[in-house]
Amino acid sequence: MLDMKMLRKNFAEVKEKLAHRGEDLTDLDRFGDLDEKRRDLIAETEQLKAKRNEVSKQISLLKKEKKNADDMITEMREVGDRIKTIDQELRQVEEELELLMLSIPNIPHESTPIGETEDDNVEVRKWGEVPSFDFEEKPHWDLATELDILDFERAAKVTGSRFVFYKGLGARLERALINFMMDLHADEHGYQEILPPHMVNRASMTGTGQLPKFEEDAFKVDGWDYFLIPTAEVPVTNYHREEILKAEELPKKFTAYSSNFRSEAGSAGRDTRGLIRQHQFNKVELVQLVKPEDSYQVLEELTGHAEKVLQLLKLPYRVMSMCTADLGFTAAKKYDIEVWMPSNDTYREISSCSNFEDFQARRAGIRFRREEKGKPEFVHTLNGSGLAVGRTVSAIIENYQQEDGTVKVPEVLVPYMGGKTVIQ
RNA sequence: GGAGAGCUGUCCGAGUGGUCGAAGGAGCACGAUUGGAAAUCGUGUGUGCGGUCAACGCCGUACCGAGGGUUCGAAUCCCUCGCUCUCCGCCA
Repeated sequence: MLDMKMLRKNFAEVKEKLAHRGEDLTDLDRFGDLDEKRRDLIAETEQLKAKRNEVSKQISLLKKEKKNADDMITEMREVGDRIKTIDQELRQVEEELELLMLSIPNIPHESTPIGETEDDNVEVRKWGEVPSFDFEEKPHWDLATELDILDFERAAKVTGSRFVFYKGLGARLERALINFMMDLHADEHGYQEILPPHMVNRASMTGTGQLPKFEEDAFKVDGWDYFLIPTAEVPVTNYHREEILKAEELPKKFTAYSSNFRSEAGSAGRDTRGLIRQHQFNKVELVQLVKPEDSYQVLEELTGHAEKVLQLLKLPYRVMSMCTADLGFTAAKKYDIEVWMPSNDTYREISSCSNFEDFQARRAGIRFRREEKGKPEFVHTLNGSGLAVGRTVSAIIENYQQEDGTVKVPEVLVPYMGGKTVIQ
């Protein structure tokens, strides 16, 4: 959510910056009227309340002296009715205004490239060498099915499409990766390990920005106002919701493994084969709450922590700076890390690292105090995948495949695989 | 699932219709005292919103789990919901 005072002051400038996102901004123009109406109503009702408080005191005094206060009471009854009417109107206006504010995306940072489509994303750096095979390489879904380590068909029977069973060394590989990533971030990168709830309430989904705009993307629990988490970002960022932290506590660095549930509404027909786009997938997430002045440096560090995973796995990747059109609703700046996928003959997103500045913190009420008596300020929140585990498995299978249809185990994972060096 | 108890400021805790943002205590900050410290004493100590100000601030309003209601007036009465705890049932 944007700061209303800031928006009031710099409306034209903000609108121009938001326009770069390429979204429809007609709603935005309602802000001025709603905001003004709201403040008028507040002034009116508070004036009446001040009067009511004043006269009520007098009534109280009169009653103590056993004097008659009927006239005042009659008058205040009318004032009370008037207040009730105004407050109802005010509530409506505030609801409308809040919905509007919650539906305005974040302002892109000045370093975010301006663009109109994903083609305008900018490559920041590239790492590793793209493998060249002297045999015909196979996509991971074929290799994995032949190796009997993934079973898409039976998952479709047991649940439905876009679900999968991991089996044998496939299941082991997934678990090895989770442990490897968590150990790296907890032991080497200084994050505190968290295992969060996999369902959250509406306030949490609103806090991180999934709601109110994207409810159709989430799985809702029937009979409860709970949602299956689309990412550990939601429970972990909301961990400190509506709290005021001390400056010394910052930065807060959390790493969390969780399953993620996404309906992938609107992506029918895309990536229908393999592990790339599932309704349920595992991810190791990095989340940081930091002081505002640190957040852009931290974004670089956090992105580096995610890249480190790929470097240790020796998987070639590139880092893309997302342009204004491809930024997502909540981010001010976002890097996507894309891993080389031989079956696509291109790089595919495996991590997304974002700085939300105070956008989520304002929604979620996450603040800190610089000094004992200081004014609370909003923290900046960041997160990044470190990494999406299913996509890592598919990248390993494809990049480490051998002519005989077996898959080599990346060196760093061998201890996590019980010493196995090949999946066969 | 059933029965009961509770939810008040950073914390403990009083308050069952009227100068209650809220007694008292602890903590914390500042000051006094001291050679220094402890003890003691004094002062201060929340947040949101609106207005005003160059700014410190000031004024108003709201907040005693959340949301409604009754009333001239609600922390206090009523309703709904959430959470915590205890007992029973069930259960990995």
